[in-house]
Amino acid sequence: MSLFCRYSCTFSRPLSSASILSLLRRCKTIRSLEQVHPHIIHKGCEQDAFLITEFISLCIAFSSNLSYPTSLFERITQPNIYLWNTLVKGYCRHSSLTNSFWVFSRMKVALDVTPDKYTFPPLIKNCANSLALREGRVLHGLILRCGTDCDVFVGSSLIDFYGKCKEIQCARQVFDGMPVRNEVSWTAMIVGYLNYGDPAEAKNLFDGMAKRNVASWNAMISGFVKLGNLKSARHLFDEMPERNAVSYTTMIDGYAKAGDMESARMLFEQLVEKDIISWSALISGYAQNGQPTEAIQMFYRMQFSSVKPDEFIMVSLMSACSQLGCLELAKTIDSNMHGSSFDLRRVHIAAALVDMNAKCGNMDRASTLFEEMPTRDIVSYCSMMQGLSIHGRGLQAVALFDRMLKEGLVPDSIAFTVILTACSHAGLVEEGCRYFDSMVNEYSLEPSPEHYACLVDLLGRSGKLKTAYELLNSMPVKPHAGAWGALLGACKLHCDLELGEEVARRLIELEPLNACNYVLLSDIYAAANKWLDVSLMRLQIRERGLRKVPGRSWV
DNA sequence: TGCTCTGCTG
Repeated sequence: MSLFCRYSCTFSRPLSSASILSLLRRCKTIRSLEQVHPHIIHKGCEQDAFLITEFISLCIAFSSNLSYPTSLFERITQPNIYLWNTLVKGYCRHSSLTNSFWVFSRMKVALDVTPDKYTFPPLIKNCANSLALREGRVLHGLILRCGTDCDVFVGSSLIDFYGKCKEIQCARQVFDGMPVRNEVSWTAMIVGYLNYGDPAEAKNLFDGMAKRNVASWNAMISGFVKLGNLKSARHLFDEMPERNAVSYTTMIDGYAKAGDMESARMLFEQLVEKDIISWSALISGYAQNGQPTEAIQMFYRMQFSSVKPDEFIMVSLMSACSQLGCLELAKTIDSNMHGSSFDLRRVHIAAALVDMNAKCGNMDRASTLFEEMPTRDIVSYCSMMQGLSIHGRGLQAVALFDRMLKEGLVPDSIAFTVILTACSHAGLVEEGCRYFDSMVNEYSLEPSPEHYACLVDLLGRSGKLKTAYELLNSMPVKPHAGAWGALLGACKLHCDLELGEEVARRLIELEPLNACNYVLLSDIYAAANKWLDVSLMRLQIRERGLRKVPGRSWV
């Protein structure tokens, strides 16, 4: 029996305001609040500003939907300052800057109320998060006129605002002018300097703080992590008197971004109360560092804790699955995503779903999801093209690239890598050369070693072995082994013994331990009936203790 | 009379 049914039985006798208040305070969801509402009406408390403020406050905490709290507010004939401030806060948290200012302007013309020190902080915070410098300055002017500039909350939010907008001088002016400062004001100032790119001044302030709390330490650690200075970050982490989940997560993420998953994992295991963000930092770290199996293992471990996965974690999981190309897992994740409350139209989720299905070989599903996307960007196009390319559908990839251009999207360096690879896999020589040409001449993009490798492959396949060889020797960037390997493959295809020997020599210099290079050369000798050389190559492979790793696939 | 505001993590 729910909490409310007990009271509903005695509905004829209205509850006292105090009982309604205690009911309100036990509410955990917007649903339960809706069940308390009739009691407020029954008691005739609809105009009770205190109760309604509490009610609206809870609505805002539980849901981002403002229509319900707004309709309650509109029924109040003369809202007091508490009610106005609560409504402003709700709009600041859940709506646009324009709408927040709209509520604020209504408040300013309302009778009997004047904006006070409680009104401004949420509005300034909203400006800070939107980097709305002009609007924030207007508020600052009003704050000075209202005389609320001495309040520590108002001052702290102004410091944060100017800091986020990189107006560090203004932030410092507010900071220096404050009659009373607390840890929040100091931390906001420190973060401002870190964000501005002045870690020395940040550290200077941090060292000068009379009283630091865990957030001030975390801010300083996060600053060092963002600068890539893991040593200093770890030093502070070890030095701080007490640590919370944020401290650990900041360090874990720092190690993960630096590719040091071992240290990340070690700290993660030390963290007693693992929250969703710490799980996410570790799982995404594994996924981004090419350790998909570990990412998936950690995901399964998380399922046994009380933490429920959110969209960040699901995107990492899908990325890990893509790397493995595991179709079964992809199907499971896909169906779970559809049965869940995740908003699949959100770009990054939709893109991850397309990418996972494409890389795992479910092209039909990927294609459906791709077409259903509300907007398609370069990333989602690249996922589809790469999927088509992996599965040998080069012509379709080319068609998709052209469609992307027609949609007005401008291809970047990665998009060209994808389409050139697709062309080279599918042997689309003409198309590939055309794309390479347009990348350099139309889009003025500097070709990378990968782009050159694709071009070498394309030239080689079409029999232009000499051109490809000259390209490799004259290109402005240092060719990687893949480019030489592509040419060696082409030499084998076109039975060019002389060039094959030369290319293999260069390649073996670059990668003396890769058995494939020796095998390719021995294949070329075999095709030319030079059996003595074939056996010499095999002897070399044995003598050097090399073994060809057999190709394998997860699909 | 009570209730409303600020800084650090994926």
